[in-house]
Amino acid sequence: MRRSRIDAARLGTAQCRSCAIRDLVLFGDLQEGDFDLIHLPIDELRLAPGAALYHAGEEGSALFTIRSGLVKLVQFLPDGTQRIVRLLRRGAVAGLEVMVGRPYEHTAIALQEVEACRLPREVVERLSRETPRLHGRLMERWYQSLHQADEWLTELSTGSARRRLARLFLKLAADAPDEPVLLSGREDLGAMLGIGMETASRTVAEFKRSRLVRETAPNVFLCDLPALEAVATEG
Amino acid sequence: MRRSRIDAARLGTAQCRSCAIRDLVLFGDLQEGDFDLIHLPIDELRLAPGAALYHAGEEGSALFTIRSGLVKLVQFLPDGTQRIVRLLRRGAVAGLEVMVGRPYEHTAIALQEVEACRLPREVVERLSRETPRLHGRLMERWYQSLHQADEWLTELSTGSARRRLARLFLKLAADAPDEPVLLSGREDLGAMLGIGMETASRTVAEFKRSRLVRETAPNVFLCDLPALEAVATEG
DNA sequence: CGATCATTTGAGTCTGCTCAACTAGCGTGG
DNA sequence: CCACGCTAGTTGAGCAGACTCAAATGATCG
Repeated sequence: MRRSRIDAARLGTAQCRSCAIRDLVLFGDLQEGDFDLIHLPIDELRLAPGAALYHAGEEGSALFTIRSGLVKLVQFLPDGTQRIVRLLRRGAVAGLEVMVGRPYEHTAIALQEVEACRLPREVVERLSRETPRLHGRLMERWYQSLHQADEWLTELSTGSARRRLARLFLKLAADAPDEPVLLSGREDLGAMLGIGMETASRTVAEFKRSRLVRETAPNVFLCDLPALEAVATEG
Repeated sequence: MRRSRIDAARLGTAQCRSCAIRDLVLFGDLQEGDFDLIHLPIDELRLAPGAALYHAGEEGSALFTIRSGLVKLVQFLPDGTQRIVRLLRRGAVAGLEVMVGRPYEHTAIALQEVEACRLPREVVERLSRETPRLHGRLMERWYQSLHQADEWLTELSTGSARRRLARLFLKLAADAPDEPVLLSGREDLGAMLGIGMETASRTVAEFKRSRLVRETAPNVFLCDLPALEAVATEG
């Protein structure tokens, strides 16, 4: 409970037809005629770090496609602590649960500068009814979420803090091995790995001493991937 | 790796129209005409405890609806240990990933006597294309799996062993508060809660001493739900 | 420059892990 | 029928990793 809600700036109606990352997103393989079925505006949003896309428990009326940046899905436990259950990156979809009439399950918070598209539920429903292509893509997104959830449990919530942290770095570095990994503070780090934030801090410090990572600026890490791989599997 | 595969007995082709638990299952709200679209046999299976519905990595050609009993979804970690990522009960669907062309993610093993229906992927695909009702039901199942995955992480993989165990009992007792809870051994218990089997054993023993549960027969437990509730939240 | 927040570091405690021994139940084969 | 071996579970002892509480340091922003 450390940050107040910062409302997203609404940028304007997105041009899906000419979307730059069209092959990644939910509407990726719509065809010309399909776009005519979009009868409500699809807004493009930009969120500052710390801003929320939506909050747990809200009756949702839209899904979101992440265009760039990183979003955390947070679940608040009865005792007040919080746990990060998933991270969403470019191409991922947030809020699928509104498609089955449920309120949002988590609170979705930007960890970095985030660009996202807001897809009104009705638009997705209609398209999903009319075109089997979108229907398939939707299931694909459900699958990805579920797959990530299972991975999160087995890789980031199992084993020693060292192992978990190594696996997190590997996961974040995976699709851009040469880019530095951007994190958002030791508190979040702990909430992702299911460890205390002091332990997170100590473990990161130890990784820096062992030259497994190098923190070039606060929360910006250069990783020695092979070495991390070794830590993730053995010790 | 402690049990060899025991093949399920194939009982025969199911009669979906007259299914006893039709309101629970995937095909719950099909209508008369829809059944004509089923062009491949739907078999009904019965599995003994320890038998596998399918194995991780297999190219799947079918989904399964659980009619009765309890099934564990197991993920094997690189280091050989295993983790149970979900439990499936009456009405749940296993193997949704085949709907997006993926091999099975987990190994599905019966913990008790299990009855299940085998739904060929092609049948579900065809129905899902043709009837929006099934399409909705299918998304409902994805949602349930994802929801359970998130719960599993936040409730059964967070906090002390005492808390986790209490929450597991509560979860298993939830939909039949007066029935005893059936488990399948301390090893599995540990694999569900992400703790060692010795710790599982000790914690169960301690619950018995504190009269939180009573083990009327091996792996059959009567639970004091309010008391467990207290343990789950506070201590 | 002071206030606030994030991070680091320290010390002590406790939970859970590991290794190991021991018990109980059960089926098999002598 | 009993001895044996196998498996599952229990229990103990010692150790180590992670938690908690607390204090110190560092960074940022009015």
